[in-house]
Amino acid sequence: MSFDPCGILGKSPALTQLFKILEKVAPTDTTVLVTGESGTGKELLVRALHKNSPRHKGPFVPVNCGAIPKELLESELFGHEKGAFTHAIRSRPGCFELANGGTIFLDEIGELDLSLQVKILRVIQEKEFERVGGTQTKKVDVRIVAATNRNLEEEVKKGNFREDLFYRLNVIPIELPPLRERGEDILLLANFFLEKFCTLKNRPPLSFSPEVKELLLNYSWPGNVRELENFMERISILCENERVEIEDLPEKILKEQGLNQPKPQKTEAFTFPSLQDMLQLKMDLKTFLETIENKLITEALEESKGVKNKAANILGIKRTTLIEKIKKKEL
Amino acid sequence: MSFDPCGILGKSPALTQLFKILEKVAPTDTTVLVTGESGTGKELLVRALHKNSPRHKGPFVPVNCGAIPKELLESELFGHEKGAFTHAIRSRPGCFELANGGTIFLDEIGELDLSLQVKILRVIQEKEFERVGGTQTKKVDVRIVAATNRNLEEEVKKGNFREDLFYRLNVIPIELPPLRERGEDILLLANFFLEKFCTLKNRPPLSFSPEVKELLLNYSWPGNVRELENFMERISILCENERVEIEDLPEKILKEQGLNQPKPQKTEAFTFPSLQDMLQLKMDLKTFLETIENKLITEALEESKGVKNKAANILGIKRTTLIEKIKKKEL
DNA sequence: TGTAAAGTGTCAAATAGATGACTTAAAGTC
DNA sequence: GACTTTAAGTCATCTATTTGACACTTTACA
Repeated sequence: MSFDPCGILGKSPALTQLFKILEKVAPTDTTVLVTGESGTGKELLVRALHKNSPRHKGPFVPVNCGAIPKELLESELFGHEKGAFTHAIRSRPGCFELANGGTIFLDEIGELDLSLQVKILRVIQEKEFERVGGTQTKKVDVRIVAATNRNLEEEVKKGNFREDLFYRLNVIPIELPPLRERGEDILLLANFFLEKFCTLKNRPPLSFSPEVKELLLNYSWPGNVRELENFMERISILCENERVEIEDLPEKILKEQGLNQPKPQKTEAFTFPSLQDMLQLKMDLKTFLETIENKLITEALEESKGVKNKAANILGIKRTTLIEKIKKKEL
Repeated sequence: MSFDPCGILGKSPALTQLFKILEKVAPTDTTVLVTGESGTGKELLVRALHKNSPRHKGPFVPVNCGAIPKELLESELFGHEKGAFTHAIRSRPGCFELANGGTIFLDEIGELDLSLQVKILRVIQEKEFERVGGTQTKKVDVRIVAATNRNLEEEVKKGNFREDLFYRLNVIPIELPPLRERGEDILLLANFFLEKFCTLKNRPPLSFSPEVKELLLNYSWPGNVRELENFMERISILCENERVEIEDLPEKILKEQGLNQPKPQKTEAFTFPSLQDMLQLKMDLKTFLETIENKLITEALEESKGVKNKAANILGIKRTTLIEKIKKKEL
């Protein structure tokens, strides 16, 4: 009936809007150009497009044009015949052949150099190409979806990208907005990933404290969904409690908010007590350390308004241990 | 129960902090990215991580990606089939295959070129790869730990490092601080290495004069632990007496000492450390008290010129107790 | 150089401390 | 009101720490 996002992408208005377009585009064979910052999940989106298309039973072949050295890219895309170049000891089909009957996803298409752009253009227009070092013209039935995080229009102006190819690709432009513009999705995805990692690691699910939610929403997510996923995995390993608190967040998030340390009351640098201090007070080691411990416990209890559970957490000791200590010290 | 550093890494607060993270990370299969100046002992740290993981019985395979010529690296990592290239007279498994069931350590991962980055990414995501010149897809069960002394985030910005790979690797970032920021470790390691070399060379153990200790602490250690180890080896050969004096030190250390900072004389009244201080240092109660105890014991030993009997008196504890403490803390 | 005094290291028994399992009580939630 | 969540208290068990007793070495000095 409607478009199935195939795994979670988001529910923000921005995305629901997109899904409506995709729903209409999926059944066709039109080329689609997806733009969006890296990490926004362009590939996920395109996979969903493929799955919702009549070609869903055919192959889905992603090619990251930016990640493959230029010398190899042509052979990667179109394949090569034995002996076409030094290391070509045997013939090999390229991605276009592999994608026959399905969808090919040309990621980072802005990185293609001009000579390859012509060849792609030909595939789009004529559905045909030759392998590197080959003479036989091959025909394929492939849907082409491209993506880039560059501004292709500007590249066209600069002469780095063929105008005709741009227009061929850009039949349906889809702009995947960055995560920071999809407020509602941030918490949705955060919960989704966190739950995923917790299940994966066999630990009970975690929840976010209100302050943490606030911080997550305010962060700019330069790495978008990928960065979010990453942070959640980290938290699933490092967070010790059931609830994620501010201190469990990566520094990067805190730094951006300008809240490095919550309470910067004290201006002077802290120095550990010295032997002189101890002797001045005429205490022995045990008494001295106990006094310090008492003070810290008392402060922690104040901080937690008497809730021993929390106080124990602050101090990084077990609740029962704290209770024993209080009992012994008669605090 | 806790993380075993497997050989000496250090005891400074900075490191104890790290060990806590490692303790949580070791049991998992998450990828870890270690950053730190060269010579800080990244490999040692990763070995310890491996030893403390459930994979400790499996192989540990370190690969220095920066030290292997680019042409050979792919074959080194993934192996090759007979005839894959000129000198491939026989098939050979790569490091990933060798590391199956264990941990692979990709040192200097920042040096990888983009085409290999894709392949590593695939191993991380899909746990599979092909040998060079091979068609068969191989599956491996490997934990991946990477290290670099470059700033990968910057390399990503510059386009030299794939963003997606960065996020995959950087799930748990571990920053190994340079030696100069780990004051307490300097003497600990110096003693450790010196003793090692003396034993190796069958000579009685050496000790440091107080002035030498001072100099060692003030030196900036640009070559970190590796440099320290070198110096100690040199001393173990060149020093003629039982005690290392200033003249036995390499000139390099002496020359640098123009930048001595005078010891800040403490004039203020003593106040007990507060909970804030503790939290600022991200320590738990136990660690915090232990750190203070360490400091006091060290100072008492200085005060008594190393005579444990007296030091115990100063501290108001039994001599035997002091000895046990020293043993446990390896002070 | 012989001897008392001071210092060291080890070990096993005694003591203290930490923690998980279990129970109960109170506070929210639907 | 039934159910869930959160906190608190107790206790048996396990671990860590302390310490006295013993044996040995070094130092001081008569």
